[in-house]
Amino acid sequence: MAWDTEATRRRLLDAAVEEFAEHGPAGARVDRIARSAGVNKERIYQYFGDKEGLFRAVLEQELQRLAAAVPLTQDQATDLGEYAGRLFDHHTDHPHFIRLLHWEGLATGGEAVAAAKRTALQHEKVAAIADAQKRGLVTRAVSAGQLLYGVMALVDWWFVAPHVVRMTVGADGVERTAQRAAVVELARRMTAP
Amino acid sequence: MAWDTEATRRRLLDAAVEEFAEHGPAGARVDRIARSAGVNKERIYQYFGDKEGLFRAVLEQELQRLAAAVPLTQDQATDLGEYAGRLFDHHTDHPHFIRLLHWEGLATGGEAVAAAKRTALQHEKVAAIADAQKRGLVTRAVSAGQLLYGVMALVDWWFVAPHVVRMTVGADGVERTAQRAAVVELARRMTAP
DNA sequence: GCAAACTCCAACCATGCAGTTGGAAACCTC
DNA sequence: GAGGTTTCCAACTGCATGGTTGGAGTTTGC
Repeated sequence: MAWDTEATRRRLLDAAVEEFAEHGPAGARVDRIARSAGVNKERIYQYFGDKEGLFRAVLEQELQRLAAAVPLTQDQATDLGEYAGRLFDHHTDHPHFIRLLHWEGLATGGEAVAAAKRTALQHEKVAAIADAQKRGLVTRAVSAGQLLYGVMALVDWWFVAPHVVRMTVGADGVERTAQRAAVVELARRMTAP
Repeated sequence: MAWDTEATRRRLLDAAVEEFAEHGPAGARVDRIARSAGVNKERIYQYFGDKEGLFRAVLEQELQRLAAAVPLTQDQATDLGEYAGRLFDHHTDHPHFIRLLHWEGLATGGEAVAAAKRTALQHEKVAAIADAQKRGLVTRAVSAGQLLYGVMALVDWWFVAPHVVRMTVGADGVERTAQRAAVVELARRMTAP
């Protein structure tokens, strides 16, 4: 049979995204990833070094996808409610990412994956918000960084603590569109000038 | 030597709180808990059934502590910024709880620990906020449940995604008092009538 | 003061798991 | 098309880990 190294690599990565998002770095099983990818697990070690290397590769890929899909330009920074909505939609459509992000936050004490790049990206967003503040379109009651924090917290927590959401808002309030509207509204109230 | 079964039980529980908060249900090691407690690990299985049972016991204890330490009465529900501050302070002083809570959220797909009791407790808080809404002291732009969600998200995320905070707000913005003030302010803006 | 019941431990057990190895099949080069 | 290189796999290794066992010390009930 012909070979397609890029395909096997991608199949491993796809399976790993699923597995790590579901079980986290500690709970994930290398055998399960290989089996679900239909590839021998030895390949993982050739391509990614070890389990942790695979996790890093997975996270890096998903970070890149998010950055591409949900930008925050200077213009967009004037309506952070809308940004919250876009973020919410992306997480709804690609539910793996925030879970991976929070596994990373809880599990790893050390350096974050691709820390420098991510920091730069965040700083760009903060700068965009700061500009909107300067233009008087966003509140100056708290710093731009804190505002970005607030929006992310509001959106992300929904996906990270679904059990608390269920117990607080109730099973019916769990409806996506209602929660999306609430998150957007809260973000707007938080950031209005 | 004399026996003190309650003490050994508590020592196990204390060690388990530490271990589970740090490593999560999957990453925690039973041997490590026993060793750190200075107790034979067989005791764990007598007292708590298995690893998962121990995790549930740990979480239940910490939930109870939080509920006792940070209540939300009808009077207190009129100033949700102040509630956010108290919550923040408790998490700062007892950093295990939110980590445990989020390990639970990420790891377990099934039923939450002590779900009925927790649901009832949350509903009480929601009712208190709804009352404050009725009195016109808190916004009615979103439901009481969503408001409580918003406050919790704002406070908790700080502890759950510290790496994102670092990359967003910067190492200096990470200072506790500054972040506390920002969280309180954001909660107030979010919930003001 | 003795027998039954309980607490505790050291050592053990079985299995699950990350990571390796040896070699077979496909590909590349000349 | 031979020789070397690369991709891939089945089978293996060794250790870490959750859970168990047999028995020794301690308490309780009578």
